[in-house]
Amino acid sequence: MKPAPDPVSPLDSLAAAAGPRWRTATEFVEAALKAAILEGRLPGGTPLRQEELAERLGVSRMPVREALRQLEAQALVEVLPHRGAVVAEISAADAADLFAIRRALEPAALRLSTPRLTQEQRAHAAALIEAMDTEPDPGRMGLLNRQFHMALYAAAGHPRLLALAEQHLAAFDRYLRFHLAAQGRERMAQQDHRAMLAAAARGDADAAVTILEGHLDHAADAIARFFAARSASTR
Amino acid sequence: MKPAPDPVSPLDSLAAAAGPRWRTATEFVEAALKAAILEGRLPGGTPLRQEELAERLGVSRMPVREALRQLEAQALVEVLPHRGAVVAEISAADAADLFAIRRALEPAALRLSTPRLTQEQRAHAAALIEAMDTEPDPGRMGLLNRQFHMALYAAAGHPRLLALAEQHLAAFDRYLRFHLAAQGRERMAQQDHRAMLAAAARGDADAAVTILEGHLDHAADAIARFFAARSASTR
DNA sequence: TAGCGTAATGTTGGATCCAATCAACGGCCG
DNA sequence: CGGCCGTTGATTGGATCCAACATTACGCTA
Repeated sequence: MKPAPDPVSPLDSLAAAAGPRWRTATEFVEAALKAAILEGRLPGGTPLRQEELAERLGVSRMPVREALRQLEAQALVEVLPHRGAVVAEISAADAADLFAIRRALEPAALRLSTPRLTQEQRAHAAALIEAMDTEPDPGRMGLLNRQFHMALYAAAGHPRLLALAEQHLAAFDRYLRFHLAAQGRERMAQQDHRAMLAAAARGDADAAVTILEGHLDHAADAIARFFAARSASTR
Repeated sequence: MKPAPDPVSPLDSLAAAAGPRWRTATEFVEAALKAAILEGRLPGGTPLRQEELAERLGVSRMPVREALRQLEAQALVEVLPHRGAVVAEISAADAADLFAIRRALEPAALRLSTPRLTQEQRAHAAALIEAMDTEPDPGRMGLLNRQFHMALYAAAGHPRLLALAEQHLAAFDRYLRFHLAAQGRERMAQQDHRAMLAAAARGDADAAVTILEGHLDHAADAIARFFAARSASTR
């Protein structure tokens, strides 16, 4: 009855890249959808039909349903009762919202973490900065940036705070392309990264937090200006 | 085969108190479990068997499964693959974690909200302070406290930030009883509330935030001392 | 008797089936 | 000719059924 699904879909590549061994199908579907959304392969507004997703990912509708519920709780998709799920829209307002959250959480995590950072954690962060210097792919760039920030916060304790910070840091990946497009070169971010690590390494939490706040404010500005320019040009 | 379930359960009262009309069974189950956990009727560590919950709430296992997934994303239950769900434990460390998050989010929300508060919102907050003065029930006290705080933040914009703040403010309800037990009288909190509202009403965001931070630090201290005293006495 | 391996049981995860709801289309009436 | 209402199709929500996994208990063996 129904023809084979369109063989070209943002999800096909994902199904192939099933690196880890997933314990449950729900976890697999959640990870696949989350990655596809964060990396921009599923743009905002894309309707997510359960049956189609199930077919493409090779599972039944049920793990899809449960995964959509979890993604809804993470604000990555919007679920309307009896009407289905759509990928959450991105917008200047949402970017500002996200940055307000990051601006609140991450300085707090950094302040808690700085005095407790171990030598290994500092070395790990330094290695991630180096890796970012030579990473051309924006997708991996987002991953490295996320890992670097989380490495600095890792000693904070407070697992829920860290999980929240990581979740919203990951959500920022959806805006990463705009960020890179807005600031011609991301070297400035790397300067911030190095300065932040240096301050944290010498235990100067105040200085590290100040740099981080400037870093976030700068990124927020860049994205806001990018959105403003885009909306001005497209209408 | 199986006898009727134990007629006395923390969930029975919940099923009866189905005030709003739930659009889906999943929403109903989620709200019922969330309220039962936050109000302490389901203590930490309680195993949540899907079939038993389904029977008690008068639905099948499926909405229970979806609700558990959403509660897992909110850190209210822990789900172990193939082993089931248990109510997340409370602890001094978790309370500190929660307060670190509140301490990060709420001052940010208040700072954004203060200059934009409307007359109605201020009046609403004032009314909630009055209501708290005469509320004897701890459960409703938590609700009023939550509503008051959110009323102050309501003008912040940034819906995701507000949703996060509300979620973690609600999670604090699990520790409310300890809080009330720790500080003999909650009048001091009410003083903070009044001072905060006054500062916000005159547009003094710095003062309001300072009071809020002290308010949260004081509450965190009280709970930490309560846990310390309890662990010292019980072992 | 202690330890290990196996089988039985209960619980969750996944698939399929059915019912309820929403959206769109078409017909009817004003 | 336009707007309202009923009907149809598609999609989700819910229920039931089956399979996989984990735990426990039991029995065998050393």
